[in-house]
Amino acid sequence: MIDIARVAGVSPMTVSRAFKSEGSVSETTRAAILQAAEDLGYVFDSTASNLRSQRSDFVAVTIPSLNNANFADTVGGLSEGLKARQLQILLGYTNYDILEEERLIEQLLRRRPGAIVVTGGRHTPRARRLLENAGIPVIETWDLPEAPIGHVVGFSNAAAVRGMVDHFVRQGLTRIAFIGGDADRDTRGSDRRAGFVAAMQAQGLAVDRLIAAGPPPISMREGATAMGRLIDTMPDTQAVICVSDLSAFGALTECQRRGLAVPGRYSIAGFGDYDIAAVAVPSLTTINPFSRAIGTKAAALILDVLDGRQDGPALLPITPELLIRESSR
Amino acid sequence: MIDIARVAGVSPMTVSRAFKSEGSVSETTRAAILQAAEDLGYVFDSTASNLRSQRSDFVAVTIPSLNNANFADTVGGLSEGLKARQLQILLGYTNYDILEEERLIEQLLRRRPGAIVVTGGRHTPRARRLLENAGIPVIETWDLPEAPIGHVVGFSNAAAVRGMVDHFVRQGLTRIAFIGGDADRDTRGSDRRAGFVAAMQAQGLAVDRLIAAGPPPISMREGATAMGRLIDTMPDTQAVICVSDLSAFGALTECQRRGLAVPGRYSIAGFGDYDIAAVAVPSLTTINPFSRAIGTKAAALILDVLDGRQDGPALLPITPELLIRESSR
DNA sequence: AGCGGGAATGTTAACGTTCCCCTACTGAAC
DNA sequence: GTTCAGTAGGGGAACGTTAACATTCCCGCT
Repeated sequence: MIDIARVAGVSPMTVSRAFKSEGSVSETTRAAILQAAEDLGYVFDSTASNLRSQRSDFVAVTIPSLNNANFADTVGGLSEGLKARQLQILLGYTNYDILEEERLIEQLLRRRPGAIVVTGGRHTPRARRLLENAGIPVIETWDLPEAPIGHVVGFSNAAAVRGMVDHFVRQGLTRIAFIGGDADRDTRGSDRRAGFVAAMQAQGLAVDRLIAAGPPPISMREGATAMGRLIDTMPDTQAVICVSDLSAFGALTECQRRGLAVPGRYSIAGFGDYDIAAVAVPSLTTINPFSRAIGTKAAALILDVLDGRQDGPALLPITPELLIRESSR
Repeated sequence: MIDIARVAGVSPMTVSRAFKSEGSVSETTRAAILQAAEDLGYVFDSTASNLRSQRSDFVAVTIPSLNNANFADTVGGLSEGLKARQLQILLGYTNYDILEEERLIEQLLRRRPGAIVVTGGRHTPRARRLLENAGIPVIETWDLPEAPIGHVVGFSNAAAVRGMVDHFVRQGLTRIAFIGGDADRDTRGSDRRAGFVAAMQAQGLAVDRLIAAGPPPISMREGATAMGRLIDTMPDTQAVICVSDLSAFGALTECQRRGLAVPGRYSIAGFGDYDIAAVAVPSLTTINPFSRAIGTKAAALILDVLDGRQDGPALLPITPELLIRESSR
């Protein structure tokens, strides 16, 4: 900036003002400054700016996995909502591990973000403390935590699955299995499984068809393997709810390989409304969690808090939508 | 740090050393300092550290889309390779738009990253200039640019598709179509299409079955739509190469909905070796671009450059692998 | 006792911005 | 002619850390 100031014949302070598009710089001066900057190949230094102004244009975000369309959609929504303000997303992934999340949160807070968005509502005590003391807006997503740290944008994974169980029961199906959600690490997955168990019990049905699919992320292949085990051990199963659409699609392919009709012999449902659920033949019954809306709502909330339009902690509920498709008709 | 220094009875400089795990701090002092820091709820300020030391622990990365398993794998590989060094990834996505890429690159360079990894080898002149003058290692990936800016980790998209065309020709198929790659914006997609055209001409075959799939990202649904158009207009087509596995799977589902055998009536191939290609029934012939290896190689290269083990610009070629599966047998 | 050397720690200034408080000038109102 | 408000711009210090250099201390050796 000192170099630019020299070339443009002004003080460094004026150069700074020109870049911040503050008022009190005349248009001619500003133009001269921006031209000089371009000529000199100057690139603004956000590091120094953030240090001096004690505020940053970062928003930190933690997600379990990069390679998951649902979370990617949430980040996409966030990114879109924050772009207008020139807020940049600092993304980290936890690999479905709350210990890794703790490390990651500390790393991210070192950058002094202006806000932090985390996936899920379960954290290590230390991570919780870090978030509480960070002095910035904290938003928990994809869950409805019992004791929120700050703001919440999410839904009850358990309640969403209950709706799916009720759907099958209305169709007269009673021997219903659940694939996945066995790993503690995936808290949303195990919440879905717990919701399945509770819903089955509420309907007075036997909960004897829980199939493990291993540690997250649960892929299509693991869904197929789990479905194979289910068919081998409990062939009289009528319907299968999978922890995600990916495993549901895997389960579907296993049926196709064995020549078992879906629907007909087995009804299958997933979770997440991934692209594949709509395109698969048969299309997959699923639950749309409005992943992108979670991101856009979180972004809007961040702007509201930063601008002082939002005072106390906000609770923005999402209502997942049951999508009945060919695989359960 | 001043507060911690007071509590621990040392100077701020010693506190700084304790956090940098430099040698010359006695173990007792270090323990006292870390304890004091924990008690005070101190979180290290990377912003100030980066400003003063004039180096950062950021690596900037641009990818076309968050929601693409191939690029997510590359980022995953990068992330894994850089984690040991505490290097954090600063991710931005360009939405397949080189103008957006230019804006993004400038934004990212403002953070003074230690290196930058970009997807693709085609950039706006200004973006190119920014990268050349950034004074940090630049790595172009997923492509083999004619005039690389710095380092390259990639492969020729055109050459990879040539291998696929040759595979079909060896099977005696001659009426081969290509779906996608019509949008300039997706440079890798259009390179694949150009490779298809060149390979067909080299084989002396007619290039009269190019089906547009619209602007990227090309989804499963668009693959299905394009396949529908192909079947309607040129039903005597024998084989279809799609710009990615997602569109290939979409094409497959369109055949299934119409009761047309794959393989048999139509052979189908994709690109990218996405999970779905292996799991689909029939499994999809595809090309494995070793997405994750691109990331791990780029990460290793960055460390080599930063440590002075790599002098000139490196060219690390990737050799994509043709995977013949059920959809083309 | 005196000296050399290495490990542990301290002091000062600086990284590139921006906050805060000023000054100079212009033009309009009285 | 004086006052006053408003606009454009400047000067100096400070954000929290660390590079560079300086100092202290302890130990072993002659």
